[in-house]
Amino acid sequence: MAKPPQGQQDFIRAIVSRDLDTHQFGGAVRTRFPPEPNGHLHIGHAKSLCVNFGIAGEFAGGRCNLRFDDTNPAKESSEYVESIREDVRWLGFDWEDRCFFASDYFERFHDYAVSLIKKGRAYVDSLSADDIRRHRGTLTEPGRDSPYRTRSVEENLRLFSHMRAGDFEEGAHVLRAKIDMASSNINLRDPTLYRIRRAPHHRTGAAWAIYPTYDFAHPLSDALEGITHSLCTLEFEDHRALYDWVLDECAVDCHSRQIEFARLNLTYTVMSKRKLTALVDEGHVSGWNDPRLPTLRGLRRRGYPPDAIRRFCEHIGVAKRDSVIDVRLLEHFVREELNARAPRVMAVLRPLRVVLTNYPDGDGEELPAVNNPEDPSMGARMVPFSRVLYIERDDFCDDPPPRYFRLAPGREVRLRYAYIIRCADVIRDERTGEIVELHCTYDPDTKSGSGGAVRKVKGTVHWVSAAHALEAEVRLFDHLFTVPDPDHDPEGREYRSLLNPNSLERLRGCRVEQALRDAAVGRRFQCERQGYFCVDDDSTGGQLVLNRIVALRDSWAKIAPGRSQETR
RNA sequence: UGGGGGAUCGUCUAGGGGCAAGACAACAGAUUUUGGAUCUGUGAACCCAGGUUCGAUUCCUGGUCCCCCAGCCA
Repeated sequence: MAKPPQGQQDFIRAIVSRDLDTHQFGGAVRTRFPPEPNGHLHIGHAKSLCVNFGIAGEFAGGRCNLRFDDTNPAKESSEYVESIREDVRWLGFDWEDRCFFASDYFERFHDYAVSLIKKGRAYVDSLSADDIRRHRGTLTEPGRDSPYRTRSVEENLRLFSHMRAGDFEEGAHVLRAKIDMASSNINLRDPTLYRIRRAPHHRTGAAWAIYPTYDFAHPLSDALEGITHSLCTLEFEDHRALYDWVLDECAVDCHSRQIEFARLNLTYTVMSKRKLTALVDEGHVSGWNDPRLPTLRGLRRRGYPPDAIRRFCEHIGVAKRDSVIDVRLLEHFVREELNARAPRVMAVLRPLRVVLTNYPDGDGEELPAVNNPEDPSMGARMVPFSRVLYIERDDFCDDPPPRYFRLAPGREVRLRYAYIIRCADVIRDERTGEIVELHCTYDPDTKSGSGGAVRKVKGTVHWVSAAHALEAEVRLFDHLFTVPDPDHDPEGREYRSLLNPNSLERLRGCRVEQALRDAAVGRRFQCERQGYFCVDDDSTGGQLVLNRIVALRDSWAKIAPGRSQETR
């Protein structure tokens, strides 16, 4: 016997609980995640996944199926099926042995269609698509019956079998439900149930010449799988009457309850399949796995941990109101997860050479550094230190503003895990005046962990030893769009014109700690004081490429806006 | 000008005839060998108008605004 979860419930869980209490579905809870294999999953799908698998997991005996809604062979392919399965698995959901396809049910759908014809509830219409549209009426005017609406059952049966046999051209006929051409709900004005398609289907090949529409296939798929709660997004709200009509007319033994909830929108991005496809096809991004995209492949490559995505989806809740979630909430969960898990490392993105004039020449020394101050069990590592180092260009300022605690002429700063140094000389390019190198002195008594280390300085700065550092390319990402809601720009501009021209910044010649030498693709790190980074797919044996997943919170950027060279 | 939905802090989400709660964001402070993390605190909301009621954000009535629907897409 299923038991409802305790605690705060969203409206869907409340309905499921109530259905359990009233024995609506014999105590069962079955949901499904029903993607169409015509594109890649995005974080909006992750919300749906969390709702469907989440609810199934919370109620005893609950099950969630993965079901591919593959009723349109012209748009679908098995590559998408595999991509979707991979993404669902990556997020951590397990459909066990319940991966289904609507196409598995084609024969049964056909039989239901025949039964509808026999009952006089469906007919073959031979109007063109244009004429059907003209007969449909408008939002305020009723439609008109098709002249073919009164065909006899026998003729409908004969025509439908010829449709199935492939005797007609695409568009020559369709099978329509016979409901009500005057209905105020346009979905009920004799909706199309079957259309002729000559495209090969990715699973059934050329076996079928006719394919069911979503409105016919979806309720029947749910019924056949014993789905109790068919959860979908708001735009299907007025399809529910049709959903129920199909189930009422088709003599199935399970009548699922369709419940609609608001889809996920995120600030500074777009989520519609159409817009995402356009961004990829028009080359605004490098592909479906571009780290700036909200696709699951993009987020994965960017380095977003799946657990953070799930926790985000659980946190935002489920409701019916249209909303746009602040992407910073997602980033919060990414930081929270990575703060706990990611090993720390030092990396200099924009290197500035520093020579410690009083430090002995030679191999230098090795200094211990903790891997994660949040988690002592992650241990420590040795970091090479020597006479010539790199620090971040941003960590030196010729003419420091108030409250600038980093290095400046004559000032002191601590090198993380090492010594306090003082800037003695600024070496410039004679021609350009550009700072090429700093000459500093170090205080040997201030080594981290030693007695002299108790001396306080205002700032601590990260560094790498020039002779020991690895070179890397680092990619910094900013929002893909310049406005929070590119779907609804207040000035009415089209989303393409709102793309952020600076959403990708590639830094070459970055210097990173040796600890990254053999880091596998996908490994995540915190580069101290900068952010969380992930080893990109583009990395090769010789060239390390890092993606910045998300920057650390930067309180200096708030104190001195515009002072920091880094975006975000 | 048909039908279906929805309006609660800046953004999400709860609640519900009796002090409107949480998270993110913001702000202030403490702390810190990451200007990170952590901790403490502050500001911040019931679409409008009537009605019922001792009392309405909640119930009723009437508005206003927003979203979706006229595919042989899903």
